[in-house]
Amino acid sequence: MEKSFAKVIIDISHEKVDRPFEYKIPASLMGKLAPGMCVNVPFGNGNKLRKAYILELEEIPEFPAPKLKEIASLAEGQNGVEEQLIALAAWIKRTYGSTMIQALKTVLPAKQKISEKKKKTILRLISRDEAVALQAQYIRKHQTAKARVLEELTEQECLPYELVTEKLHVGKATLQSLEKELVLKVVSEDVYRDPVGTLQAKKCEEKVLSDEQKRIISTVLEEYDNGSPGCYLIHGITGSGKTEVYIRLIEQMCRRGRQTIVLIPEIALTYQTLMRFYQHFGNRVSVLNSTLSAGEKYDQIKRARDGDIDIIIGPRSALFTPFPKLGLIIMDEEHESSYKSDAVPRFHARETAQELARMCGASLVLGSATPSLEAYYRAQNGDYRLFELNRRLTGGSLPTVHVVDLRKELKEGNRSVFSRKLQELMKDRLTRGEQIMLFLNRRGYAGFISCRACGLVLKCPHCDVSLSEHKDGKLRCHYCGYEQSMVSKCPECGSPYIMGFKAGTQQIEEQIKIRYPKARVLRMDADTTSTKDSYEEILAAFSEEKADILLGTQMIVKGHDFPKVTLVGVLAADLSPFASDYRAGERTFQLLTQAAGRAGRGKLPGEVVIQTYQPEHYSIAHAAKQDYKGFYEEELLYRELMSYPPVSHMMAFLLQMSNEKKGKIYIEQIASLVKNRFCGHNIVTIGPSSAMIGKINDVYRFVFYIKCGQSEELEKIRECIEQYMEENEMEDCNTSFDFDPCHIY
DNA sequence: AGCACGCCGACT
DNA sequence: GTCGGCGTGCTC
Repeated sequence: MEKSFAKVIIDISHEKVDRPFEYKIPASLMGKLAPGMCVNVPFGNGNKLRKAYILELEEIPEFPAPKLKEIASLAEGQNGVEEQLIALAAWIKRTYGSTMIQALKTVLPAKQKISEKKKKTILRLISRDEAVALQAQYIRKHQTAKARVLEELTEQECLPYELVTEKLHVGKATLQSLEKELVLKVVSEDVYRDPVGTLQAKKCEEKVLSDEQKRIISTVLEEYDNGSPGCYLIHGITGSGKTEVYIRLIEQMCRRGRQTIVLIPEIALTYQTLMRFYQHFGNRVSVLNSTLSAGEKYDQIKRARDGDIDIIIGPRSALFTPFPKLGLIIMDEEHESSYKSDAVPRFHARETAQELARMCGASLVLGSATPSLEAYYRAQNGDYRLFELNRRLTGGSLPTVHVVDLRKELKEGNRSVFSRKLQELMKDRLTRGEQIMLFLNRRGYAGFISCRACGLVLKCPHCDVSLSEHKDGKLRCHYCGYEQSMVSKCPECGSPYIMGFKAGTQQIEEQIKIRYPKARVLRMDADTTSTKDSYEEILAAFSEEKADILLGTQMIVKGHDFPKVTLVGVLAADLSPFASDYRAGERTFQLLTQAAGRAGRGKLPGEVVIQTYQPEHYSIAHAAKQDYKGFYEEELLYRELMSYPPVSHMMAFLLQMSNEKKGKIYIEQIASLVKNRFCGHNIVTIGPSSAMIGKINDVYRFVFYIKCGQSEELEKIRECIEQYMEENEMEDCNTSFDFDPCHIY
């Protein structure tokens, strides 16, 4: 049967129409339409023609067919920017398995109400006396709404729009008629808030570039000018001058009339980095961040579309800035997990940026001190061109790293959270008035079980993933559902000191206070950073040397430069390598490398103490030696062995349903469908099982993982599952796909 | 967002 | 009666 109906979305601009509508496809457009295309449709009582985006084509409409109108025409010659974004949405839908509407909503900026509220003002056009007279006239005519407005407008010459519409209960129709009578005017101000204030582009001292930096810049530009822009990975240690390379590249792109998107991890936008961009580009640069209101964000996007700015800096959503001539995408700290969207569509900014760059003919530059396995793997394969920057330009030497074996400490009678080496160095720094950062890894704190005597971590016999302790006292693997009861003795060495590792920042803070009563401690974790500014405040206080010790979770290792810090202590490095997902080793390595990089950023040399129960584990050993290559090779071996990405591809299928039994039946049916139909296609399946968080808000969650060498095969599996679910009317549950499951469901 | 419909008070 | 303002609800 032919698909002669189409589901479209009218516009994303208003809540009330922000949902799919169905139309009939006229004979003249048959076969010419596809999801993502832009058409004109008659809409509403007046059949006014409106722009609409096609979400999907269908054989049978949901809406009663006789009521359907026909699509009027194909909307052609769209301004290229939007068309490109819609094409990107279609790619996101294909690649990450979302619906077209979900993809469109992530890509197209919603004109939020707030933008109107903030901008719209009501201005009185007549004199005060005239207003008083007119108000009396309206009261006589019993035009109460108009009188209410006038009453307010006699006092004030202008009023904010939302005050009038909400408090005075006056509709837009009333205001429109008042506008027609030339009593007032609704002004929508086009004033842009500059988030950082107006700064003039300053001529700052031209930094001399190293040969390697020059080589990167000339290669990228040459290939761009030749019409073959590529993808580049800069592997550069902190302080090796990556930002300078970015700035020079952006400068050159500006000269060519091209724009640049600079992606930064969610919280890593430090004031220092931002200032560097502002000093170079002044008001040609704009910043998107989470503190901006929807209206302010929309302003920035409008500025980009209108050509008022050339550079935008922001988190992964900044990728969808509608620049007319995009020439360059920069992705700093490429390995950061915040580049992966945690909501459907679960797109990864790195892959999406690569696709966008391909579509626009732009260059893509990735930068990191500890590249993700994916990026480095692609660099090794020749998909990306690799550049290495391995000298610190600031002159500071790399810190000395001490690895302390906590098993030995225990054996020798030290049961405190601080090893003797760390105690000794902390005392030394405190007497010298230098600063200390203590880092506690709380990831995976959900409780894996380890032996304090021999370091053994209890693992699932099938998945090479640690077991976690549940409230019922059972130990469980959340990949396959394997279960066993809690042990009282270590199965390896018989020691009774086997338990879940539990130590929060509060307890450690108390310990510091007992041990070093005079030290001033700042604690930074989820509890102390509940408000938006507290994060910055704590870091600022530490930077101004109002404290000797900064204690915190992962958030303290990002970004900031503290020249007075000469000691970094990682209290328990191995909380995460065994925290049940395959990327744990990679994360540990990145975290430790970054933490170590915090020491000795100034003139004073730095030292790092890494405390661990597993000093021989490759991610810890290589981090201590600051040896990325060594780590990469070993980690890749593990990924190869276990068919994990980037060597293979992996897809997670998540099913959520309030009916537990039915959900279990569904996931099992789907799992056996995949196992049967794709057996012999070189796939490996894990599960199905209950998700790590088995129930959220009384909705049960089930997962099923599929690993496969070819990503195309996984897409086929996805399509197969979707079709199966439709055929068997399994639509009473919520499902989603994740093609890059870096965390546990 | 835009438009029609229906309610309600005022005026011929 | 009917005219016009004003709130409400729907749009495939």
